[in-house]
Amino acid sequence: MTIYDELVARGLIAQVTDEQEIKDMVNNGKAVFYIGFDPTADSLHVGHFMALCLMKRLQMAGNKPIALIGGGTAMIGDPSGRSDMRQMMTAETIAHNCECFKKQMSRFIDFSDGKAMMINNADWLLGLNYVEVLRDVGACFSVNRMLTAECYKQRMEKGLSFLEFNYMIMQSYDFYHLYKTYGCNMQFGGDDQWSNMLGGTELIRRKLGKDAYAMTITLLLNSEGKKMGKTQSGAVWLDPEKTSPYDFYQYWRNVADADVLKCIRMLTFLPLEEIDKMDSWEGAQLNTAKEILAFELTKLVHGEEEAAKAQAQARSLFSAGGAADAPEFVLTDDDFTGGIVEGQIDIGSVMVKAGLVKSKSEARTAIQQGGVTVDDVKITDFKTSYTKADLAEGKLFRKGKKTFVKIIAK
RNA sequence: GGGGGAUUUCCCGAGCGGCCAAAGGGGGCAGACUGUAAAUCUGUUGUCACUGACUUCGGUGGUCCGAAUCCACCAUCCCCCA
Repeated sequence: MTIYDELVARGLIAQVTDEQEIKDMVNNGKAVFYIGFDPTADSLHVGHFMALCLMKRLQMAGNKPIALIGGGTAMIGDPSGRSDMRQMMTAETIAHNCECFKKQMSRFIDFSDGKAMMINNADWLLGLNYVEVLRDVGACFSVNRMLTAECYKQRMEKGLSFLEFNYMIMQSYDFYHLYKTYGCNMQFGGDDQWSNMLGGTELIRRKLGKDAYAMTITLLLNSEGKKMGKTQSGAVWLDPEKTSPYDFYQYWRNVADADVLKCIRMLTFLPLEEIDKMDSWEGAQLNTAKEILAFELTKLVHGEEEAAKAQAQARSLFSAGGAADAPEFVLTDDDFTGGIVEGQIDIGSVMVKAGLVKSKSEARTAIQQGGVTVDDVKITDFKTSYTKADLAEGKLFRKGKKTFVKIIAK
């Protein structure tokens, strides 16, 4: 099976500019392709992960990937953006994020011996001269055309600033630049990037009279049509400091039945024949598929050892007892002072400190509703307190069915 | 530049000067049922030393015994005209 056919079979391809041509390039290792990543945080997340997997697949098939860090495009970004956008704007933060990205990417992509490149569009975008750019590429864009693009259409109702409007031009300029400088002939990206990517291919055609190609990756949506990789507490990060391997494992272990096979197909490197066999699984059997999904992804992101550890933890916690494998949280002497009763810590504080709940009120509610157990004993009194000696051996605190922490006083 | 409208708790969205920690929905959390799934039902969802207290309704001042509700100014956003 050719690489292109495999991508199709895995459901990874959303749109392509010229299927025949792309098939030929990709299958024969002739593609020099780029994917852009705006450094909006100090870690990649699941959304990036799909793109990285695609890069890896294509690299293994002999194509040359360029990872483009959007240090320049991040500066433009979305003006109505989140508060964390703003702090990304400093050069130090961007440099820091780039380093983080590169480190994480190196786990997946082989950057040695020029087999892949990583570059930053800040290198050429930041020095651009406004009038020169306008004269150089501005003439190649039709505002009328741009306004009909899907990505803008959606924003026409809410309002679109001129800054945002220019994002497409910047991204197109990137492609144009990479084509000229590195012979980059193809761009990949999320399906929401389609119109921006087309902008690039058109710019190249107009300026250079050459053909370049674009292909988008299917967005990973769950059965409810929402983007996957998001939890109420934020994104699922690839950085173990931000999302622990255990939490990462659990995220995938808990996907809905309807989404398991799709995820396995799109995200793992398991052979398609093996995945096809799982197609007939149903009911509780899907739990096995979920374990496979969770294990494989954790292995890809955090390594086999961490994956095995996370799996063992999860299994023992969800079967019986298993306190030994719970994530640990250590209380120090300070935590036992200044409380309501000196030398003791109340259960609400323990839960807040360990991150089981966001506030003591939440802890109170959980306890009142019978959702908290300590060493398998249901807690009914919010005033329950512990001394250091009580916790010296460690106790397993559990909120609800899925959240466990072993608290130890040291 | 002129005119009009908006800004409410995680999100959407009600809200008469006192009965407003603020309707309703979504989401979240917990319980029941289960397969660490979905659907469904129930409870809960500002904080805290919790039958009470404290801090919230874009910002700052003001009127009033009392303001999310009234007034002034500022900020941001949307719409119409230019």
